[in-house]
Amino acid sequence: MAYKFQSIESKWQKKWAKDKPFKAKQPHQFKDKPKPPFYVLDMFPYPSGAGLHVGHPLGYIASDIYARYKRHKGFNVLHPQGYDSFGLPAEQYAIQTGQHPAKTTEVNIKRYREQLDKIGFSFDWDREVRTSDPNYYKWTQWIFSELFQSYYDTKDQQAKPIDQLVAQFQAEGNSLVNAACDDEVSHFSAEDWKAFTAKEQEQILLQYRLTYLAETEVNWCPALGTVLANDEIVNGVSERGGHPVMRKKMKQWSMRISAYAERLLQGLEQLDWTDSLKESQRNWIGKSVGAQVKFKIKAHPDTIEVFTTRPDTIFGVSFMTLAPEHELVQQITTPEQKEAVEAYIKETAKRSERDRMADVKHITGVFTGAYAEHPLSQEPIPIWIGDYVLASYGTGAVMAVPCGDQRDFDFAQHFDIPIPNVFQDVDISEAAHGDKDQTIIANSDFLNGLNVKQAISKAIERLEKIGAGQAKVNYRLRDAVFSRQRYWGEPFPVYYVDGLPKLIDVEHLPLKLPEVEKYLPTEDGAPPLGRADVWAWDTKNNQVVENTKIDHQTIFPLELNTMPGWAGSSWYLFRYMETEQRDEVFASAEALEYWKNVDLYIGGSEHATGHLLYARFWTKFLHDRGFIQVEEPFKKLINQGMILGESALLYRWNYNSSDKDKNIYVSKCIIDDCIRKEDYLINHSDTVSKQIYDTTQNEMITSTKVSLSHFTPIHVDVSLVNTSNELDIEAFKKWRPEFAEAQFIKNEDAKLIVSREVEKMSKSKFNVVNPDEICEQYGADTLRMYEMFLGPIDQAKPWNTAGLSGVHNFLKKLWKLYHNGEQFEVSNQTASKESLKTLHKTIKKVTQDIEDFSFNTSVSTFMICVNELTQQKCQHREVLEPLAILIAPYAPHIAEELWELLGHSNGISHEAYPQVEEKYLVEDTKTYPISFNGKMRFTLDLSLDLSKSEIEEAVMKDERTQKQLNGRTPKKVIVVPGKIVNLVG
RNA sequence: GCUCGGAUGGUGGAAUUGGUAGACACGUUGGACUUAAAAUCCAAUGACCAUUGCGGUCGUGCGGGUUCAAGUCCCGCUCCGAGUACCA
Repeated sequence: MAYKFQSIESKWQKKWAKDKPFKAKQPHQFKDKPKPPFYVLDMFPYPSGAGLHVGHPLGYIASDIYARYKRHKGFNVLHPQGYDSFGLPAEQYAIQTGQHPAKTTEVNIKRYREQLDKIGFSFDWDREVRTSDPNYYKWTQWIFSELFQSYYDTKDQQAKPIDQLVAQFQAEGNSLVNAACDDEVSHFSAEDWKAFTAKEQEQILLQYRLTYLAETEVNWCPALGTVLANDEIVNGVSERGGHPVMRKKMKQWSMRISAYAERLLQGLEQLDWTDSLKESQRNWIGKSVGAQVKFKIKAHPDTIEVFTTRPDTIFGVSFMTLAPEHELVQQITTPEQKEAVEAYIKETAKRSERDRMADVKHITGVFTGAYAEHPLSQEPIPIWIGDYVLASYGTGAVMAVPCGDQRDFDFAQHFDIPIPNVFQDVDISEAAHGDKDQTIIANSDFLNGLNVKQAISKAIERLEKIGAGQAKVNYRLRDAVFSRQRYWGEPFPVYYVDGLPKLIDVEHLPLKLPEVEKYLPTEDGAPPLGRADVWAWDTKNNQVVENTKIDHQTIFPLELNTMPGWAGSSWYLFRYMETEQRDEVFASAEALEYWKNVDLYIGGSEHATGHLLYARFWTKFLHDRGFIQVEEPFKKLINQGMILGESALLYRWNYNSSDKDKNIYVSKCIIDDCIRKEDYLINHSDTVSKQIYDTTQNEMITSTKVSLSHFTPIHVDVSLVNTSNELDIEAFKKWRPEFAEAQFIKNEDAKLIVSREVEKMSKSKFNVVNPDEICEQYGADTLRMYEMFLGPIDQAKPWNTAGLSGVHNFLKKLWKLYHNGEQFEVSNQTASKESLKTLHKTIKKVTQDIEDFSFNTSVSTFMICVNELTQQKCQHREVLEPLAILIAPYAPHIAEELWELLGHSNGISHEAYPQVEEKYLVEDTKTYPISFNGKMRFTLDLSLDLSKSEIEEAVMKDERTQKQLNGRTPKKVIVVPGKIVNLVG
């Protein structure tokens, strides 16, 4: 009987949809003691309009294999899926077409679901979530409210309700308060607090809340009237339209994630994540220990604060650099320097932060004319501004020590600023000296002769004594901006009374997105929600009403910004845990208690520092406030690598005839040939020169020797090219109207060859391969196994459709094992020792591989197993039954079908996983590689019982050894029993 | 720039973590079956040299080092990918 994968797969997919064998049980649904829980989660997809390509399911297949494996191992597995359905692309599409993003999102989700269903995932779809669903974002808004109503107690290292802070203010003011807050908080007493107006109190509280309003810099594009992501800016102008972009301050919601910096850092220790990923997060959090130092400004009341990790080099300060955006710049600049400074600020406003960080070769800066006073030597220090200092980084100012920091060194050299040397016996004429280990401080008054460590503590001690600074731990992690000037995101449950934010009570949530006419910002630059006519909050009736009713008495304007993409994805893992009470709670205590957190999380490494840090932050916050028990969301995490596409590039000849542009494409073979021979195209061959004359109508060609610059590579759809890189010319002409009249210069055999390039799979590069087409042609089981077979899960690898046949053939061979010709047939007799050895070898290796997430090697192991069993003509139930279970996580459809044929009616997905029996695996001999000076010359089979000397004796006795030695006596014989023998000399 | 990865045959990759480099596939070549094709099966396949056979040299991005033994460990580079705070 042939392996009819199509009917098998659709049969089982229907059955699974009906019987729901993958439905996870809530603890109370067990009659007896609940099974142990296991939670396997994928990073949920953004449902884009392009649909899934073969790269997307890679991680889902891996997690599905693991989830199915854990079911066989007796766990109650939670393996859900959903959609991160708020996002920019849907909004962009809405702007272009006027269609409501909810509508297009719905369509895209439907397509995603169809595609996912064809791959045979064991998702529990009853638990699906969508971040754009009001019933979901009701709880995102709720978490926002809780953050607003919380502050961070730095002494207890924990978030607490803001009421507790208010009580403390009332009792003793804020001087003794240990709480994370804005930089500029002034001190007040209990009496002061009581005397403040409600508005003043509210303003102060906003400086402590875990989500707060603050002025933040954004990329403002005046022409588009909107804020752009760094991503949307290419070469300093907007990607869409090429308009200028500038940095601008804007009042926005921020999240006080910096309060959690230390705990986010410490928490990494207990996580089962890769070291590289943890290292990324550590670097992102960027803890550094040093000192905060105050520099007085000459003839000015203000001081400049800097953070430095090297207070030991403080006597090496020869200038200071402020970020051009630093708030003091305007105030301290002298009249003579005003013009230059302003011009410079204007220039830097055009550069993105990333440009400024990346560009180290270009040294720019301007002297402000002002001087600071060195806190220890009282020397005047010139104050410069330079764009290598970022406003958002530390205090936005640095004390420049050119002898110890390369960037300061370069800056000083470029502007001819002195470079005082504060290191003993170190040459700093060429470069700064960054080394700390062997360094002794010199030319530094009371620090002379000390090593770096001693000098740091001594310098801090002195600075503290004179009130010019103190020891400080600094984090690179900044508070996260939480406002987006977009339509398609969660609305803030916030309205404004007298310019101050007020929360909508939780019982009135969700606050649903209003209808707007257009999804663009308003003419005066307000976010799209500014276009809504019904977007005001009636505090009496607790409902959204028309803007015209705003009276600032009981009816107030609502917030116009929406939340960013990471809001909904920072807590979704907890939502999946809940089933019945989704209206009442974000997740019930019972569910949270049972499922706890994610045991295995799989997704792309591009989320290493964004999503994964934010989700950890929210989890810690929810924990602090007692809503959940766990402190970390994801116990174990695996990154899947990207699957790359193989683009097809067709070469267009840059040939301009006198009358018009010609549309001529040249076979890549001909181009390569000519380049290699350093020849003219026309000389290539008779057939080619004839084609050239035909296509150019005998026009004179004044061409140079061929080089690649004479051609423009264009991406053509990979479906128009076969595996031998040959273009289907007729299909190409029909592909797009501009190619209908195209002409071609082909090889002698009339073939037109394109070149291939491996790059990111994307619609714009026409190199996308759809999983549903693969399922159609080869089946989901083949797709699943092939995706795993491609290589290690965490590595990027190119997709090559041609390779599918290998895996497909394997499944056919597997099918054949259970059949005799057209007939299903297995034997109930005892299997051979050999076959049992094959089986148990396979169980051992595959189990180990699953635990190690080495899925590619387990597919090879299955192939070896089936090859061996075929060779052995093994048809025994004793072997084939466990084999079906073993392979079920990888190829579930064929496994279910075989299981049924084997006479079972209850489905395979909860069958117990086979156990290895070591007795079948015992070896008594080893094929030893016999090496001479490290080079393997021959192998020798020896019993594993032999001692070292017995092995040596056997090797020496072998005539091949004598031949290799050629009469010499080896200096040394290394014998590693069970491994190798090496003869030296 | 900074941070984190990666580099092994024509291709994807394997190698029990220092012990037979190239498992398993794809591709290619040759053969069987067939009127033919497809499908299937068998054989060969890192490069070079030698060949009647035996065999030999080189070889895991590049340059050094440690070791009886290095794809694996150490030092110094090159190139490619990802992230870099408003793409998701």
